[in-house]
Amino acid sequence: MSPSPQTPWTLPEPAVLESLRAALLHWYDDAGRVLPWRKEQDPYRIWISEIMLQQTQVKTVLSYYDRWLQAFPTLETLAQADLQQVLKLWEGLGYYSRARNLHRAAQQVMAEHQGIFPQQLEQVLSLPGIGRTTAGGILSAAFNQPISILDGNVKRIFARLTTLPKPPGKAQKQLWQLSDAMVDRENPRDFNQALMDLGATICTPRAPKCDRCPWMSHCLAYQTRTPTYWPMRETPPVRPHKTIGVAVIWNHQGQLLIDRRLDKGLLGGLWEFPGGKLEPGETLPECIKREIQEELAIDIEVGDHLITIDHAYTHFRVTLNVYNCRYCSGTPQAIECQEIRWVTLEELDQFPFPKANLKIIQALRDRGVPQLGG
DNA sequence: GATTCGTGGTA
DNA sequence: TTACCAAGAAT
Repeated sequence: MSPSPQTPWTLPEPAVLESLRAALLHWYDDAGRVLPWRKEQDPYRIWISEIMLQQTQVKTVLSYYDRWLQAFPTLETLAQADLQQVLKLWEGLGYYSRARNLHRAAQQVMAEHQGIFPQQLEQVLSLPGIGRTTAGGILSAAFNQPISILDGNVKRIFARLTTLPKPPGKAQKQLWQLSDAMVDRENPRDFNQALMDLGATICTPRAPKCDRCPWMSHCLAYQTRTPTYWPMRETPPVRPHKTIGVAVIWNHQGQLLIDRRLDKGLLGGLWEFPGGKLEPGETLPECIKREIQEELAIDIEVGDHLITIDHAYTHFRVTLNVYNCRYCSGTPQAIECQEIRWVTLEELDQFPFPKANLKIIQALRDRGVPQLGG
């Protein structure tokens, strides 16, 4: 059960803070990770890494980071790039607003700062996609400025260190206060990086390696033998499930129809196969025929089932029921999307698709062009 | 201040 | 299979 704190939550004493700083920096010299962006001094490259690393593990980011810098080696090349090319490079990484914001922010830096990445906190925070943690990460890593951070790693470390008596989401003020008090004024660059390494390699969510932790002797969670109890969890919201009918619509030239989603919201700016939510009392073919009429204003004949895909997003789940369909009549209208195109199977990989749709494309490649009756 | 944003790994 | 969570920000 819940180990309740024996005393009210307080900041560690200054002498303790200094001891913690020294121990962490010493540990980092010996055990810090070697990462490609750590040898960079170009703020643009550090910025790219910080955005990619939002809610995303280092292992996932590495290959994306390399490919991105090949395509957009400088801030100016990014600013001048086509958004579709930007999204294509981001394909599969998730949270696509990050890519759209990077593109917009690069253009903002060109317009407002003559292409020079700003060094003032206020100016950095005014760029889209950069909040307090990312700003601190960039300014400490690129310019060695003593600005604190508070990412998932740091929250977990601090929650254990102090046995924080409430979930991090409800203790933002204390956690920032602690991070501010903690950051090393002499070497904020290494200190912030060390903090994240400690969380990623020692103070891990499951099975933390307390016996190798430089903060063991000051950690209240360790002393009470409750490291994995912390941080306290919020009660997770229930995630609804949606059943979706999806159409792969073929025309008489052997092309298929794809649409580009609106720039705002889920999967914004990405391409997809059209479809929509199954209504009560409706069959999947009925759903698909209706949705295509409503969204694209064309008449189709729903054919055979192609594939069923279960996919979990952060706050809901979907089952995509995909059917091959035959175009019948009407001119496609972009009613609930921003663009529509007829493309061949070979052309599909030029367009950025969400992960679940890539599985549809793979199924199409495996199976080839269907023989649709009619 | 609570929701809305992806995807992959792991137990 | 399900649940949790990872270098968070915007609305």
